[in-house]
Amino acid sequence: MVSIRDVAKRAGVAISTVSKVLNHYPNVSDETKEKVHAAIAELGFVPNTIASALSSKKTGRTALVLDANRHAQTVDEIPMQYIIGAINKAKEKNMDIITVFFTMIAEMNLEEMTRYFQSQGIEGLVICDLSKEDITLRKLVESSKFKSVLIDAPGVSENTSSIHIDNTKAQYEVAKKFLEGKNYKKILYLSGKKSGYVSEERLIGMNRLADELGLNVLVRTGNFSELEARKLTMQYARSKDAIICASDLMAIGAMKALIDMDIYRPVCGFDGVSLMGYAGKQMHTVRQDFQKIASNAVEELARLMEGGSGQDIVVPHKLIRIKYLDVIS
Amino acid sequence: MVSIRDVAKRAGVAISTVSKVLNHYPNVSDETKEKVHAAIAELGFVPNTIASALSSKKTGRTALVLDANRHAQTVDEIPMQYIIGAINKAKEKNMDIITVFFTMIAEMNLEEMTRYFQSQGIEGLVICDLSKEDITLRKLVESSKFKSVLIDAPGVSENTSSIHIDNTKAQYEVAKKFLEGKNYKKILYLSGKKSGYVSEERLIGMNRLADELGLNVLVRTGNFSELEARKLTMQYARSKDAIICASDLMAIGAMKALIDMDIYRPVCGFDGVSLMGYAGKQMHTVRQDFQKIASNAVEELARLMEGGSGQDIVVPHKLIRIKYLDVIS
DNA sequence: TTTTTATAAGAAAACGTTTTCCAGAAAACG
DNA sequence: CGTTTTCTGGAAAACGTTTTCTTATAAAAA
Repeated sequence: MVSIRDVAKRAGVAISTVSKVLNHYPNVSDETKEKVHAAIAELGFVPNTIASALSSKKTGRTALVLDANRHAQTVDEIPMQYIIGAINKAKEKNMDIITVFFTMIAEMNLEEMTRYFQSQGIEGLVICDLSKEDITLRKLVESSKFKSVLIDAPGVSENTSSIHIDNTKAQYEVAKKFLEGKNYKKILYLSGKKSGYVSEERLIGMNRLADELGLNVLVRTGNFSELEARKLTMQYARSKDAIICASDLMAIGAMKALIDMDIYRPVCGFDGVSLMGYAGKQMHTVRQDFQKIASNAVEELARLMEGGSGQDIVVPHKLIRIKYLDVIS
Repeated sequence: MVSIRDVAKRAGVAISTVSKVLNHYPNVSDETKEKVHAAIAELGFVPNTIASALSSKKTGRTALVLDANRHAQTVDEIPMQYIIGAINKAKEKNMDIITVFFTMIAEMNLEEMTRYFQSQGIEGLVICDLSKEDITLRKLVESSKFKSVLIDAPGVSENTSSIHIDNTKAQYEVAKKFLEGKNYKKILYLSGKKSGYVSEERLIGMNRLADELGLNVLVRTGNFSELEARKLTMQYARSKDAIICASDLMAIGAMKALIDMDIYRPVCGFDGVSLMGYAGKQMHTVRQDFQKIASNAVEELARLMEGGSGQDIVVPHKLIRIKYLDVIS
């Protein structure tokens, strides 16, 4: 392996000089830079990140943390969108990001988790859907041993940023549009996770609209699960005018239940996943650009790691009406 | 940061002794081991992988390589299954795996790619769906600079293993079962990528059956794309008795086309993805356990990196009939 | 001209491990 | 009882960088 030492010899300069060129130090003449770059090209030198990390005590390594339970539902395309967005941005910025799935995050212990990240040399985290129950992970984030960006969870501090859409507003808006011009009064609202931040926010949006329009809303927790939503729909839909769901996956569950019950009720979704197109229905929903969100999260993490301090980032959402053709063409 | 040096001091032994304990060297007495372990526990010592990698010249880092173009279709759940399988196995084995997406693999240059992996300290690769056109990546694999495991591509050597189902047999079997007891003679076969190994193998299976049953098979390349399959079905299905597809995604495309054309033709798929359930149809297909395949691939890579030599691994497939309920319950 | 300041480049220690080599003690052997 | 072998543990070099400190030179100020 050709090292910085070989480059130095070839260029006729000191090792430290080569290092300075590599790291864009100011005090090095253009002439020397030239020589060094020539030598690097001639020898095909590739800097050794390992040695660099050891010496500088900075690895620049980061992790994308996902809740493995979310993937029990193989059709959930959101995690993949997060992964694609994060990894591509990381590659673009020459960052080093590994993807980690945790199961039972809620029950994990702090020592273990810290040890895992530390031994991997991880310095920054992008955490997806941290829930209220994940106290250990929350502690880790607050321990100030790592820089973190939370997708869809609050927690801004010196070392932590937060990135999300305005869930309250989005739920309010999509439900309003969905109900526009109709006279639906009795609503079944299928909420997400009990301890999820986004679920709470969306529920607030729903309640706000209910107050405004004088709706009668029955709230049930569907855990973002298609199956749960299906059961709850079976149980409650008959006496309702319409069903509003905190996720598209639950909306699909609701629709399937309605087909099985052989009754019609309009359904409103949330997320704008393309799977929806395969159910062959039309539906109001909120489109989130998950790839973009993850990509922004990585960029924000880079900023934090360069010394910036945490901030709350709200990304825009869109109201759409998903159609069969969205996917096909 | 507490180092091996601190542990040595605390335990009253030499640094090298601690290292030996850490790496399970034989020549160290139980008594000493005990002392060292005690010191490690007391100090909460975490070995520094960076330093270890530098010193031993072994990073143990690996990469999962995916073709980004495949993910243009957000509903394709297969890449995610690969990722989950690979990452979880890596965590279990305490391996270090990063996920990398490449676009335009076919046009990449060798220097660049080698440099990328080398600077990241990557020593092993799991490569998904290497196609015949990806000559650079193929060269990289054969360069013997890395150990590799190829999912769904041939190429066994000292440094390379291959893992896949028996595609020829699977296509033969599923088509046979699909046609069993029917009198379909004129078949439209939608093949995958022109330069894809699996596509070729599946086509061989199809042709074998065609010879055996005296079928009249029209082969068209659908590129594993739903949209392409839809177009081809529109174009050719009317004069055929049945459609056999080299992937479920294409099968869905075909089904949608048939609905649009308002004609009925039975369709046979391949892959067994759960998305199929959302199309609300029944269909013969081949179920592959993609998570398991990726998980095995990582295990195999570990074996290669420990000095084992390459081998060809064939994993079993299942013939199934996907139903609506497969997904719902 | 002399002194001060600014600039460029080099020397060397440090980062936290691994690993080779060596020394000493204990065990085995004749 | 002397000699060889085996077993433990320690010393120190090495891995490829970064970074601090120092020195030499050139430019600026006195």
